[in-house]
Amino acid sequence: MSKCEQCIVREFSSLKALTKEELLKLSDCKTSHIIKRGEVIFEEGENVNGIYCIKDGICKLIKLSANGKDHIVKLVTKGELLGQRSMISDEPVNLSAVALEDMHVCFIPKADVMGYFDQNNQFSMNVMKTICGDLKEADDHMVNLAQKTVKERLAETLLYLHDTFGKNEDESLKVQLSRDELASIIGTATESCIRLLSDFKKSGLIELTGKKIVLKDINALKKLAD
Amino acid sequence: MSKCEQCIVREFSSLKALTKEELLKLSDCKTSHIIKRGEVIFEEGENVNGIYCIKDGICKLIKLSANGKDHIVKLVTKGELLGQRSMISDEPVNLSAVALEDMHVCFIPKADVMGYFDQNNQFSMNVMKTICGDLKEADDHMVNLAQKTVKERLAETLLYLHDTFGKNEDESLKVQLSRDELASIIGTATESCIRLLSDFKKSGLIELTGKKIVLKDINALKKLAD
DNA sequence: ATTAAAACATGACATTTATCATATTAAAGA
DNA sequence: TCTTTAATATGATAAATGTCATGTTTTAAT
Repeated sequence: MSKCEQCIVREFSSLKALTKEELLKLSDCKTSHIIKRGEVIFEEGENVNGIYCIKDGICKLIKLSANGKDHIVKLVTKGELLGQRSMISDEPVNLSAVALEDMHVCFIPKADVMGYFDQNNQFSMNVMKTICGDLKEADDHMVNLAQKTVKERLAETLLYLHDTFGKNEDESLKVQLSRDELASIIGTATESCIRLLSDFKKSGLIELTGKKIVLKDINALKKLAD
Repeated sequence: MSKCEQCIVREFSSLKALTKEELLKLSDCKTSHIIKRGEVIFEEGENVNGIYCIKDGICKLIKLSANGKDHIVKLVTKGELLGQRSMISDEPVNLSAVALEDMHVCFIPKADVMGYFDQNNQFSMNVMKTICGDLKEADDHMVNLAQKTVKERLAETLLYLHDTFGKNEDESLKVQLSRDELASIIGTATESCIRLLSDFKKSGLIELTGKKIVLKDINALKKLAD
């Protein structure tokens, strides 16, 4: 089993506040998992009883709505933790996590993490700040959904994917989402999303090659997104 | 100056975890404020440097969107705290708070609260749980905005106001919002909101008398809201 | 390699929602 | 009290978005 103290990923998460001794202990309780593209890490309503630390890969956090469609609430990637809110609230998770590409994650049981919560103030502060950041993001997202048009939201989402997850050597967005998934981030029908992507392509804002999307005119997209 | 330890309100907030001694100290640093309907408690971008404890009244937390309209992100009332996220993140507030009715609030400087954060684990845990609750709510709200129709959202919002803030002796909703404010909760144009209220009235779901709204058929509203 | 299934794309159309115009009513200030 | 302004209401219309149908392309499975 790999050692947490040698794991580069932890440097990016709240876990960076843990001491060498704490990390050593952590190595003993964690379990390592390989998750294939499309597989579910946990499901809405489940009792996860711990947190996942993402060592590699990206996943989507989705929530099923009353009408049966699901909405992508957030994308989470390497270096971030999953299930923190649920652990602190002591409630089942309110979102499902599904891998968008092959992932490597480590699971740390609740009992083991919670100990550090009381002992290590910097650690609990880090977790709290992350959750506060999520809340702020959620507020922003909410206002966008309420007040922006689908076109504006699409432009904004493309820029977000670009800025947050970067691009491949061929300039295409690193996160590859299906049209359906993209639609479920911006909150629209799949067909509307496809149609607008075509429009963007015709206007020279983006380039489409299969699932690959290349942002050609970032400034114009920024103007569109407001 | 009134004493925090005698304040009934604190029983409902995260502050309930504080000891008698801590509350006594708190009484000395807090400042008490009367805020009139329509007045601003703090504004988006401001450095608040502390938290507000709401002793009486209701306020709206709003966020200005790019198009100039503002969106009501949350209603906060008696017994709840304001500015927790900002304090923990050590950032300016991301929302403005405006009184919906005359309010009585107490301001506690950051320096004084943060001390209890380290000392009193139960207190920091309470604050964290509140923020986690807000995040969960925000996720739900997001999905609703993304996937429900305006009609469904209006029905849901009316039920929310009813269940959360209760009603007056004449059965009307206790929180009195303008059509404009209601529209800015559900994320629609004021006219659309007014029109749908009229429809609801015609269908016998609600009763309208000026600003007063009485829910006549809660079950039907629930069906509408999904 | 072949076939079946899923994802993508686009047209036609229906529905929802926003916008503009214009009354009417209620509230607030002089 | 009067007058001015803001809030509410409703119609007419435009614009945005969703839905259904259908064809094409891509992907996955046999």
